[in-house]
Amino acid sequence: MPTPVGQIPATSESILRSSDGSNEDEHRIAVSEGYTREEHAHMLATKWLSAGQLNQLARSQGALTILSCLVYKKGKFSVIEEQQLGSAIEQYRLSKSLSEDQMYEVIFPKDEKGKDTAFWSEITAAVPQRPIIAVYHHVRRSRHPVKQQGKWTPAEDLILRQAVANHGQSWEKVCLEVGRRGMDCRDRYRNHIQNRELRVNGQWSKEEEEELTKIVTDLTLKQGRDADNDVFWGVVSQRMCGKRSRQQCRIKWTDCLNPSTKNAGQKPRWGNQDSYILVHKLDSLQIFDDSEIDWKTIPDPQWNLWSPHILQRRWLTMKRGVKGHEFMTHQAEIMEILKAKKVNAPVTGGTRKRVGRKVTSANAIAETETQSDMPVAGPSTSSKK
DNA sequence: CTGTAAGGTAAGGGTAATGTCTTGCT
DNA sequence: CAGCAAGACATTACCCTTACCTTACA
Repeated sequence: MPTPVGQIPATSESILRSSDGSNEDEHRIAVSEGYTREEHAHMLATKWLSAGQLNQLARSQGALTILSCLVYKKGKFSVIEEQQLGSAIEQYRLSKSLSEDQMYEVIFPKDEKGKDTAFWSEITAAVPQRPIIAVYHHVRRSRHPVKQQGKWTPAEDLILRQAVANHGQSWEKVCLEVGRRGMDCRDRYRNHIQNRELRVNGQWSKEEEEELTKIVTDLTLKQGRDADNDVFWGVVSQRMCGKRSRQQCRIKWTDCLNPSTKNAGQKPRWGNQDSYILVHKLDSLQIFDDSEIDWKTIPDPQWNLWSPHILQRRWLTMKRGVKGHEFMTHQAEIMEILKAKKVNAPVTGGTRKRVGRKVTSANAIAETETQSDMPVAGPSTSSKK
Protein backbone atom coordinates (compact mmCIF):
# COMPACT_ATOMS: atom_id res chain seq x y z
CA MET A 1 0.00 0.00 0.00
CA PRO A 2 2.53 2.65 0.90
CA THR A 3 4.26 3.78 -2.21
CA PRO A 4 7.87 2.84 -1.82
CA VAL A 5 9.86 5.99 -1.79
CA GLY A 6 13.49 6.80 -1.76
CA GLN A 7 14.18 3.14 -2.19
CA ILE A 8 17.85 2.48 -2.23
CA PRO A 9 18.97 -0.53 -4.20
CA ALA A 10 21.42 -3.01 -2.77
CA THR A 11 25.04 -2.16 -3.47
CA SER A 12 26.89 -4.12 -6.10
CA GLU A 13 29.31 -5.13 -3.41
CA SER A 14 26.76 -6.72 -1.15
CA ILE A 15 25.20 -8.50 -4.09
CA LEU A 16 28.47 -10.02 -5.12
CA ARG A 17 29.41 -10.94 -1.60
CA SER A 18 26.40 -13.12 -0.97
CA SER A 19 26.84 -15.83 -3.53
CA ASP A 20 23.30 -17.15 -3.42
CA GLY A 21 21.93 -13.78 -4.23
CA SER A 22 19.45 -13.74 -1.39
CA ASN A 23 21.33 -11.22 0.64
CA GLU A 24 19.87 -9.66 3.69
CA ASP A 25 18.36 -6.32 4.25
CA GLU A 26 21.35 -4.37 5.39
CA HIS A 27 20.70 -2.10 2.47
CA ARG A 28 17.00 -1.72 2.89
CA ILE A 29 17.05 1.71 4.38
CA ALA A 30 13.94 2.34 6.32
CA VAL A 31 11.98 5.34 5.20
CA SER A 32 10.00 5.13 8.37
CA GLU A 33 10.12 7.76 11.08
CA GLY A 34 6.44 7.01 11.05
CA TYR A 35 5.09 9.71 13.24
CA THR A 36 6.38 12.62 11.24
CA ARG A 37 5.19 11.13 7.98
CA GLU A 38 1.76 12.61 8.30
CA GLU A 39 3.07 16.04 9.00
CA HIS A 40 5.35 15.86 6.02
CA ALA A 41 2.58 14.70 3.76
CA HIS A 42 0.43 17.51 4.99
CA MET A 43 3.12 20.07 4.40
CA LEU A 44 3.82 18.78 0.91
CA ALA A 45 0.15 18.90 0.04
CA THR A 46 -0.62 22.35 1.39
CA LYS A 47 2.46 24.53 1.02
CA TRP A 48 3.65 25.57 -2.41
CA LEU A 49 7.28 25.01 -1.56
CA SER A 50 9.86 26.22 -4.00
CA ALA A 51 12.72 24.05 -5.18
CA GLY A 52 15.14 25.70 -2.80
CA GLN A 53 12.86 25.32 0.17
CA LEU A 54 12.25 21.67 -0.55
CA ASN A 55 15.93 21.06 -0.87
CA GLN A 56 16.68 22.73 2.38
CA LEU A 57 14.02 20.81 4.25
CA ALA A 58 15.28 17.56 2.85
CA ARG A 59 18.83 18.36 3.82
CA SER A 60 18.61 19.99 7.23
CA GLN A 61 17.37 18.15 10.27
CA GLY A 62 14.35 20.36 10.43
CA ALA A 63 14.33 23.35 12.66
CA LEU A 64 12.14 21.76 15.28
CA THR A 65 14.24 18.79 16.25
CA ILE A 66 11.10 16.65 16.26
CA LEU A 67 11.04 16.71 12.51
CA SER A 68 13.35 14.35 10.76
CA CYS A 69 14.47 15.11 7.26
CA LEU A 70 11.71 15.68 4.81
CA VAL A 71 11.44 12.90 2.27
CA TYR A 72 9.82 13.71 -1.00
CA LYS A 73 9.61 12.00 -4.30
CA LYS A 74 10.97 13.24 -7.60
CA GLY A 75 11.08 11.94 -11.12
CA LYS A 76 8.57 10.43 -13.42
CA PHE A 77 5.14 9.65 -12.05
CA SER A 78 4.60 5.90 -11.90
CA VAL A 79 1.48 4.29 -13.28
CA ILE A 80 0.35 3.68 -9.75
CA GLU A 81 0.61 7.35 -8.91
CA GLU A 82 -1.19 8.24 -12.08
CA GLN A 83 -4.03 5.96 -11.05
CA GLN A 84 -4.12 7.43 -7.59
CA LEU A 85 -4.34 10.91 -9.04
CA GLY A 86 -6.98 9.87 -11.51
CA SER A 87 -9.27 8.49 -8.88
CA ALA A 88 -8.61 11.42 -6.57
CA ILE A 89 -9.71 13.79 -9.29
CA GLU A 90 -12.77 11.71 -10.04
CA GLN A 91 -13.63 11.58 -6.39
CA TYR A 92 -13.32 15.34 -6.15
CA ARG A 93 -15.56 15.73 -9.17
CA LEU A 94 -18.25 13.52 -7.72
CA SER A 95 -18.12 15.08 -4.29
CA LYS A 96 -18.75 18.50 -5.82
CA SER A 97 -21.08 16.97 -8.40
CA LEU A 98 -19.32 18.66 -11.27
CA SER A 99 -19.55 17.81 -14.93
CA GLU A 100 -16.46 16.88 -16.92
CA ASP A 101 -16.40 20.38 -18.34
CA GLN A 102 -16.60 22.00 -14.98
CA MET A 103 -13.81 19.74 -13.82
CA TYR A 104 -11.72 21.02 -16.69
CA GLU A 105 -12.39 24.56 -15.51
CA VAL A 106 -10.98 23.69 -12.14
CA ILE A 107 -7.72 22.50 -13.65
CA PHE A 108 -7.54 25.32 -16.19
CA PRO A 109 -9.46 28.23 -14.66
CA LYS A 110 -10.38 30.91 -17.16
CA ASP A 111 -10.73 33.64 -14.61
CA GLU A 112 -10.23 34.14 -10.94
CA LYS A 113 -13.85 33.32 -10.26
CA GLY A 114 -14.23 29.61 -10.27
CA LYS A 115 -10.99 28.94 -8.51
CA ASP A 116 -11.08 26.32 -5.86
CA THR A 117 -7.95 26.62 -3.81
CA ALA A 118 -8.53 23.35 -2.03
CA PHE A 119 -8.44 21.28 -5.19
CA TRP A 120 -4.70 20.92 -5.64
CA SER A 121 -4.14 20.16 -2.00
CA GLU A 122 -6.80 17.55 -2.04
CA ILE A 123 -5.52 15.55 -4.96
CA THR A 124 -1.93 15.91 -3.81
CA ALA A 125 -2.93 14.07 -0.67
CA ALA A 126 -3.51 11.04 -2.86
CA VAL A 127 0.22 10.88 -3.67
CA PRO A 128 1.67 11.51 -0.23
CA GLN A 129 5.29 11.98 -1.17
CA ARG A 130 4.81 14.48 -3.95
CA PRO A 131 5.03 18.22 -3.49
CA ILE A 132 1.96 20.10 -4.60
CA ILE A 133 3.84 21.94 -7.30
CA ALA A 134 4.89 18.69 -8.97
CA VAL A 135 1.32 17.44 -8.99
CA TYR A 136 0.16 20.74 -10.36
CA HIS A 137 2.54 20.57 -13.31
CA HIS A 138 1.97 16.92 -13.98
CA VAL A 139 -1.81 17.13 -13.99
CA ARG A 140 -1.91 20.28 -16.08
CA ARG A 141 0.33 18.66 -18.61
CA SER A 142 -1.39 15.30 -18.78
CA ARG A 143 -4.89 16.80 -19.04
CA HIS A 144 -4.02 19.50 -21.52
CA PRO A 145 -6.76 19.99 -24.11
CA VAL A 146 -4.41 20.12 -27.08
CA LYS A 147 -3.81 16.51 -27.91
CA GLN A 148 -1.75 16.69 -31.08
CA GLN A 149 1.40 14.62 -30.60
CA GLY A 150 3.77 12.40 -32.53
CA LYS A 151 6.03 13.17 -35.43
CA TRP A 152 6.30 16.73 -36.63
CA THR A 153 5.53 17.35 -40.27
CA PRO A 154 7.55 19.81 -42.37
CA ALA A 155 4.41 21.92 -42.63
CA GLU A 156 4.18 22.17 -38.87
CA ASP A 157 7.83 23.09 -38.65
CA LEU A 158 7.18 25.90 -41.08
CA ILE A 159 4.28 27.24 -39.07
CA LEU A 160 6.38 26.96 -35.96
CA ARG A 161 9.21 28.98 -37.48
CA GLN A 162 6.74 31.58 -38.59
CA ALA A 163 5.05 31.74 -35.21
CA VAL A 164 8.32 32.14 -33.38
CA ALA A 165 9.30 34.88 -35.77
CA ASN A 166 6.07 36.64 -34.93
CA HIS A 167 5.85 36.13 -31.22
CA GLY A 168 9.31 35.25 -30.03
CA GLN A 169 9.54 32.68 -27.31
CA SER A 170 6.02 33.19 -26.04
CA TRP A 171 5.06 29.60 -26.25
CA GLU A 172 1.47 30.02 -25.20
CA LYS A 173 0.88 32.24 -28.22
CA VAL A 174 2.88 29.98 -30.49
CA CYS A 175 0.77 27.11 -29.25
CA LEU A 176 -2.38 28.68 -30.66
CA GLU A 177 -0.96 28.95 -34.15
CA VAL A 178 0.76 25.59 -34.34
CA GLY A 179 -1.86 23.50 -32.60
CA ARG A 180 0.61 21.76 -30.34
CA ARG A 181 1.16 22.32 -26.66
CA GLY A 182 3.35 25.26 -25.83
CA MET A 183 6.09 23.24 -24.26
CA ASP A 184 6.12 20.82 -27.17
CA CYS A 185 6.65 23.74 -29.52
CA ARG A 186 9.48 24.90 -27.32
CA ASP A 187 11.07 21.43 -27.42
CA ARG A 188 10.78 21.14 -31.15
CA TYR A 189 12.22 24.58 -31.61
CA ARG A 190 15.24 24.28 -29.39
CA ASN A 191 16.07 20.70 -30.32
CA HIS A 192 15.49 20.76 -34.04
CA ILE A 193 14.70 24.13 -35.54
CA GLN A 194 17.24 26.38 -33.90
CA ASN A 195 20.65 26.21 -35.55
CA ARG A 196 19.44 23.67 -38.02
CA GLU A 197 21.86 24.97 -40.65
CA LEU A 198 24.77 24.25 -38.36
CA ARG A 199 23.61 20.87 -37.23
CA VAL A 200 25.67 17.79 -38.04
CA ASN A 201 24.05 14.38 -38.09
CA GLY A 202 25.33 10.85 -38.18
CA GLN A 203 28.48 9.24 -36.89
CA TRP A 204 30.70 11.31 -34.63
CA SER A 205 34.22 11.83 -35.92
CA LYS A 206 37.22 11.22 -33.73
CA GLU A 207 37.84 14.96 -33.56
CA GLU A 208 34.31 15.67 -32.47
CA GLU A 209 34.54 13.07 -29.73
CA GLU A 210 37.76 14.58 -28.47
CA GLU A 211 36.28 18.03 -28.62
CA LEU A 212 33.27 16.94 -26.62
CA THR A 213 35.40 15.15 -24.05
CA LYS A 214 37.52 18.22 -23.61
CA ILE A 215 34.55 20.53 -23.26
CA VAL A 216 32.83 18.31 -20.74
CA THR A 217 35.90 17.78 -18.57
CA ASP A 218 36.71 21.48 -18.69
CA LEU A 219 33.20 22.26 -17.59
CA THR A 220 33.00 19.69 -14.82
CA LEU A 221 36.03 17.97 -13.35
CA LYS A 222 38.24 21.00 -13.85
CA GLN A 223 35.76 23.00 -11.83
CA GLY A 224 35.37 20.40 -9.14
CA ARG A 225 32.04 19.16 -10.38
CA ASP A 226 30.80 15.71 -11.16
CA ALA A 227 31.03 14.55 -14.75
CA ASP A 228 28.24 12.06 -14.10
CA ASN A 229 25.66 14.62 -13.15
CA ASP A 230 26.58 18.27 -13.22
CA VAL A 231 26.85 18.94 -16.91
CA PHE A 232 25.05 21.82 -18.55
CA TRP A 233 24.23 20.47 -21.95
CA GLY A 234 22.93 23.68 -23.37
CA VAL A 235 26.30 25.26 -22.76
CA VAL A 236 28.13 22.24 -24.10
CA SER A 237 26.11 22.38 -27.30
CA GLN A 238 26.98 26.05 -27.67
CA ARG A 239 30.66 25.35 -27.24
CA MET A 240 30.37 22.77 -29.97
CA CYS A 241 29.29 25.77 -32.03
CA GLY A 242 25.81 24.36 -32.43
CA LYS A 243 27.09 21.49 -34.55
CA ARG A 244 25.47 19.01 -32.18
CA SER A 245 22.33 19.51 -30.14
CA ARG A 246 22.25 19.24 -26.39
CA GLN A 247 20.56 15.88 -26.72
CA GLN A 248 23.19 14.55 -29.09
CA CYS A 249 25.96 15.74 -26.78
CA ARG A 250 24.40 14.34 -23.69
CA ILE A 251 23.69 10.88 -25.05
CA LYS A 252 27.07 10.66 -26.68
CA TRP A 253 28.77 11.50 -23.42
CA THR A 254 26.78 9.47 -20.93
CA ASP A 255 26.34 6.34 -23.01
CA CYS A 256 29.59 6.23 -24.86
CA LEU A 257 32.39 8.64 -24.01
CA ASN A 258 32.00 8.74 -20.25
CA PRO A 259 32.10 4.96 -19.79
CA SER A 260 35.21 4.78 -21.97
CA THR A 261 36.89 7.49 -19.99
CA LYS A 262 36.19 5.67 -16.76
CA ASN A 263 37.46 2.44 -18.22
CA ALA A 264 40.90 3.83 -19.05
CA GLY A 265 39.92 4.81 -22.54
CA GLN A 266 38.66 1.35 -23.41
CA LYS A 267 35.11 0.76 -24.37
CA PRO A 268 33.70 -1.47 -21.63
CA ARG A 269 31.70 -4.55 -22.47
CA TRP A 270 28.57 -5.59 -20.72
CA GLY A 271 29.16 -8.90 -18.94
CA ASN A 272 27.24 -11.58 -17.14
CA GLN A 273 28.31 -10.16 -13.84
CA ASP A 274 26.78 -6.86 -14.81
CA SER A 275 23.51 -8.59 -15.58
CA TYR A 276 23.75 -10.37 -12.28
CA ILE A 277 24.23 -7.16 -10.36
CA LEU A 278 21.51 -5.35 -12.21
CA VAL A 279 18.84 -7.97 -11.68
CA HIS A 280 19.61 -8.33 -8.01
CA LYS A 281 19.58 -4.62 -7.52
CA LEU A 282 16.17 -4.36 -9.09
CA ASP A 283 15.04 -7.29 -7.00
CA SER A 284 16.17 -5.52 -3.85
CA LEU A 285 13.88 -2.60 -4.58
CA GLN A 286 10.75 -4.60 -3.87
CA ILE A 287 8.51 -2.76 -6.20
CA PHE A 288 5.51 -3.71 -8.24
CA ASP A 289 6.07 -1.98 -11.49
CA ASP A 290 8.95 -0.89 -13.69
CA SER A 291 7.74 2.66 -13.73
CA GLU A 292 8.64 2.92 -10.07
CA ILE A 293 12.32 2.44 -10.78
CA ASP A 294 14.40 5.55 -10.41
CA TRP A 295 17.23 4.61 -12.72
CA LYS A 296 19.46 7.36 -11.45
CA THR A 297 19.81 5.50 -8.15
CA ILE A 298 20.82 2.17 -9.63
CA PRO A 299 24.56 2.69 -10.23
CA ASP A 300 26.78 2.89 -7.16
CA PRO A 301 30.38 3.97 -6.54
CA GLN A 302 31.70 0.45 -7.12
CA TRP A 303 29.64 -0.07 -10.19
CA ASN A 304 29.30 3.12 -12.13
CA LEU A 305 30.48 2.30 -15.59
CA TRP A 306 27.00 2.22 -16.99
CA SER A 307 24.71 5.18 -17.32
CA PRO A 308 21.19 4.93 -15.95
CA HIS A 309 20.01 5.11 -19.51
CA ILE A 310 22.04 2.09 -20.55
CA LEU A 311 20.96 0.10 -17.52
CA GLN A 312 17.38 0.78 -18.36
CA ARG A 313 17.87 -0.50 -21.89
CA ARG A 314 19.70 -3.55 -20.63
CA TRP A 315 16.83 -4.36 -18.37
CA LEU A 316 14.43 -4.08 -21.26
CA THR A 317 16.55 -6.40 -23.35
CA MET A 318 16.71 -8.96 -20.59
CA LYS A 319 12.99 -8.79 -20.15
CA ARG A 320 12.37 -9.31 -23.78
CA GLY A 321 14.38 -12.47 -23.53
CA VAL A 322 11.74 -13.89 -21.21
CA LYS A 323 8.88 -15.53 -23.01
CA GLY A 324 5.57 -13.97 -22.22
CA HIS A 325 7.00 -11.19 -20.11
CA GLU A 326 4.30 -8.81 -21.28
CA PHE A 327 1.80 -10.65 -19.18
CA MET A 328 3.91 -10.98 -16.09
CA THR A 329 4.09 -8.90 -13.00
CA HIS A 330 7.32 -7.16 -12.24
CA GLN A 331 8.23 -9.68 -9.56
CA ALA A 332 7.50 -12.62 -11.81
CA GLU A 333 9.74 -11.18 -14.48
CA ILE A 334 12.54 -10.80 -12.00
CA MET A 335 12.20 -14.33 -10.76
CA GLU A 336 12.07 -15.63 -14.28
CA ILE A 337 15.27 -13.88 -15.13
CA LEU A 338 16.91 -14.89 -11.90
CA LYS A 339 16.27 -18.46 -12.81
CA ALA A 340 18.06 -18.08 -16.07
CA LYS A 341 21.45 -19.65 -15.86
CA LYS A 342 23.58 -16.93 -17.19
CA VAL A 343 22.42 -14.46 -14.63
CA ASN A 344 22.85 -16.83 -11.76
CA ALA A 345 26.45 -17.45 -12.54
CA PRO A 346 28.34 -14.26 -11.83
CA VAL A 347 31.71 -15.79 -12.60
CA THR A 348 31.40 -16.95 -16.12
CA GLY A 349 32.67 -20.44 -15.69
CA GLY A 350 31.35 -22.37 -18.61
CA THR A 351 29.58 -19.77 -20.65
CA ARG A 352 30.49 -20.13 -24.23
CA LYS A 353 29.12 -16.80 -25.25
CA ARG A 354 31.64 -14.22 -26.31
CA VAL A 355 34.32 -15.01 -23.82
CA GLY A 356 37.58 -13.26 -24.19
CA ARG A 357 36.98 -11.56 -27.47
CA LYS A 358 37.03 -8.00 -26.47
CA VAL A 359 37.37 -7.60 -22.77
CA THR A 360 34.27 -7.81 -20.74
CA SER A 361 34.35 -5.16 -18.10
CA ALA A 362 33.68 -7.54 -15.27
CA ASN A 363 35.92 -10.28 -16.50
CA ALA A 364 38.77 -7.95 -17.10
CA ILE A 365 38.93 -7.17 -13.44
CA ALA A 366 38.25 -10.72 -12.41
CA GLU A 367 41.38 -11.77 -14.19
CA THR A 368 43.64 -9.12 -12.85
CA GLU A 369 42.66 -9.90 -9.32
CA THR A 370 42.83 -13.16 -7.47
CA GLN A 371 41.65 -16.30 -9.16
CA SER A 372 39.17 -17.11 -6.45
CA ASP A 373 35.80 -18.57 -7.19
CA MET A 374 34.12 -15.76 -5.38
CA PRO A 375 32.73 -12.97 -7.42
CA VAL A 376 34.88 -9.92 -7.26
CA ALA A 377 33.86 -6.44 -6.54
CA GLY A 378 32.90 -3.82 -9.02
CA PRO A 379 34.26 -3.50 -12.48
CA SER A 380 35.23 0.10 -12.20
CA THR A 381 38.44 0.19 -10.25
CA SER A 382 39.63 2.90 -12.52
CA SER A 383 36.91 5.31 -11.65
CA LYS A 384 37.75 8.84 -10.74
CA LYS A 385 37.91 10.05 -7.21
C1' DC B 1 -0.41 49.57 2.00
C1' DT B 2 2.56 45.91 1.71
C1' DG B 3 4.68 41.47 2.30
C1' DT B 4 3.75 36.89 1.24
C1' DA B 5 1.96 33.01 -0.90
C1' DA B 6 -0.68 31.18 -4.99
C1' DG B 7 -0.27 30.17 -9.48
C1' DG B 8 0.89 30.95 -14.50
C1' DT B 9 4.70 30.73 -18.09
C1' DA B 10 9.28 30.01 -19.78
C1' DA B 11 14.03 28.18 -19.22
C1' DG B 12 16.69 24.38 -17.77
C1' DG B 13 17.50 19.53 -17.31
C1' DG B 14 16.56 14.73 -18.33
C1' DT B 15 14.48 10.03 -20.06
C1' DA B 16 11.87 6.68 -23.13
C1' DA B 17 10.85 4.88 -27.41
C1' DT B 18 12.30 3.89 -31.85
C1' DG B 19 15.14 3.45 -36.11
C1' DT B 20 19.15 1.71 -38.63
C1' DC B 21 23.21 -0.43 -39.36
C1' DT B 22 26.63 -3.99 -37.64
C1' DT B 23 28.08 -8.11 -35.20
C1' DG B 24 28.06 -12.53 -33.93
C1' DC B 25 25.48 -16.95 -33.03
C1' DT B 26 23.35 -21.22 -34.48
C1' DC C 1 26.45 -19.11 -45.43
C1' DA C 2 21.70 -17.65 -44.46
C1' DG C 3 18.83 -16.09 -41.16
C1' DC C 4 18.14 -13.90 -37.10
C1' DA C 5 18.78 -11.99 -32.45
C1' DA C 6 21.36 -8.84 -29.98
C1' DG C 7 24.45 -4.92 -29.82
C1' DA C 8 26.00 -0.27 -31.02
C1' DC C 9 24.80 3.97 -32.06
C1' DA C 10 21.83 7.72 -33.58
C1' DT C 11 17.38 10.34 -33.55
C1' DT C 12 13.43 12.41 -31.67
C1' DA C 13 9.26 12.62 -28.91
C1' DC C 14 8.11 13.24 -24.41
C1' DC C 15 8.47 14.43 -19.40
C1' DC C 16 9.85 16.73 -14.93
C1' DT C 17 12.09 20.67 -12.16
C1' DT C 18 13.48 25.21 -11.35
C1' DA C 19 13.38 30.11 -12.15
C1' DC C 20 10.99 34.02 -12.78
C1' DC C 21 7.09 36.71 -13.11
C1' DT C 22 2.25 38.58 -11.88
C1' DT C 23 -1.62 38.83 -9.00
C1' DA C 24 -4.62 38.37 -5.02
C1' DC C 25 -5.27 39.07 -0.47
C1' DA C 26 -4.33 38.62 4.72
